[in-house]
Amino acid sequence: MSSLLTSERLDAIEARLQSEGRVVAAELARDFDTSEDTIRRDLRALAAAGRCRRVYGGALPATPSRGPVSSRARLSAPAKDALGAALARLVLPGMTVFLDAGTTNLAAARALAATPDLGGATLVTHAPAIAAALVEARGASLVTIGGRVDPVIGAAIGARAFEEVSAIRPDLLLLGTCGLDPEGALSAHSIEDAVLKRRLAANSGAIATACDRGKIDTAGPFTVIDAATCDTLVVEAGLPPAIRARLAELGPEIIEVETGA
Amino acid sequence: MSSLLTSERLDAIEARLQSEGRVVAAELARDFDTSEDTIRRDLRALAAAGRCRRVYGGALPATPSRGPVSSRARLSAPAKDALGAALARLVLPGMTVFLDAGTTNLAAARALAATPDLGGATLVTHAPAIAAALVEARGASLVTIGGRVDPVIGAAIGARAFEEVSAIRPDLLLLGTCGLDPEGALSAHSIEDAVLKRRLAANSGAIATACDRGKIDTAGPFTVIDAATCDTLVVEAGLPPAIRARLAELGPEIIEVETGA
DNA sequence: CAGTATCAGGCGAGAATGCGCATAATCCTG
DNA sequence: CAGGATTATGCGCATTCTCGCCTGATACTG
Repeated sequence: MSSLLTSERLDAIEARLQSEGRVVAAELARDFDTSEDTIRRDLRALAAAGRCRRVYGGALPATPSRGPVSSRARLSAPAKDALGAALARLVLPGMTVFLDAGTTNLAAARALAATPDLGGATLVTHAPAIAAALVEARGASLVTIGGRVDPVIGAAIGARAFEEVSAIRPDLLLLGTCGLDPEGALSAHSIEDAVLKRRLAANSGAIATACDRGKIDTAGPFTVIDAATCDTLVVEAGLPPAIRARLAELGPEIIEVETGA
Repeated sequence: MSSLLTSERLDAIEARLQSEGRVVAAELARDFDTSEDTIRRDLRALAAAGRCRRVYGGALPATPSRGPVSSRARLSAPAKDALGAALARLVLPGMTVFLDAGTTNLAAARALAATPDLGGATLVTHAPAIAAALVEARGASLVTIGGRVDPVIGAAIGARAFEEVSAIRPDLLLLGTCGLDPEGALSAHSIEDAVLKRRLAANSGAIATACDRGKIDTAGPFTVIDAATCDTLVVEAGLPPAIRARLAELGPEIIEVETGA
């Protein structure tokens, strides 16, 4: 067992936190073959750097956006609902629409489920929570993409899902994203997720994505596509003029939504 | 065996509060395998933080009009929960388990999601609602089966799902059923569903199914398999002796569950 | 109004924690 | 390259936290 450098161990702990949604101090001490004191120091350091949230007995992901989906669901609900409703209005009768994972798209799915008649649209998704919401949708057929489900992303990813996704050519893709950086690139937290999103984007007739305030000028480690590739960008109304102007230059149609904030 | 961290339990209680609209202290104590005192302390803490409203015997959501939770049909919950919990106890570490569609299996999925550690089990399902619940499951990997989702059954059926299901050999199948007729045959409402169930049954190492009172001595139009093929039959305690005796003759192990009815 | 279920607070055991200190490893500088 | 400075680590100890149990008070039920 090769002993890890301290910063390596910190990275490993953070990675584990992301993949499992939680870490327990005692388990880490055992797995890294070190004392619990060292682990506690690590966790304190990570917490001080904002890379995790310290709790008694271990640690949890710092920002809910990196934790398991359940803990994110209740965050900033009004804004998400408004953005989701705007995305749902892009769905026209007869369309085939792919709903990517993410809480904003979950809000879109709820809005779709509340629509009286979707006019024979076909809705496709690889996210169980979104599929569960869309089962209620009226006047639409629902297709799910199977595969190994990543608990952090809350959707099927990996080879199996990639294969299935590759066979679909949606008219519209509602793309989930974890960040829109200043250069206009959309990014994801996981490589598997990014690869899947890229394939989806390549196969789709049109692409729409929604960015709440917190996602603008942030980036995950893996780039998906350039925002210029999108056709529609849904954002909250009342953004700073500088950012608003920069988004306008990217190319997509900008839809501003009043979130009441 | 890792148990839940305190703050995780608080989150889990709150999540359950959101999805089910209420929580009962005694049930939480049972599901989290802790004392009621601890649960009561948790509920007090949540209430103090404004995250729930404390009531005698349990708690209610803090915000009563919490949006689109309409999808949660709170039907004959106690019996379903008890049957579901009994099914969940059949899942042992390392197993590959297929969860068929149905409200009883959804209850089983919730019970599995509340289990602290499933010990590396692999959970497979074609029902979006069940998959959504299982995303929260700890210590297990989740695989979904994709395909066209039938809104009545609430699961992927048809050729695509059949093809995917055919490639899986679960150790245990939690079979959903819509009726157990007097001759001991399990049945389904749809031919597609029945075909899928038969294939699942043929591929599975063991089969378990739960029947509440309302399902005994009823039958759907399509026969799935004979109940004698099952290994475990979970029923409510307190059935009429005649029926109880007839079930005993079918062959499967009978597990009686106290539903408090 | 009696009986039962639930509740809040206190108590104590055990685990987790933070801190100071000693030691070993590593870095850095002359 | 040598020696001091910095850093990482492990250990002991006092403190804090959690949790199950107990007791008396309070809320539901019939």
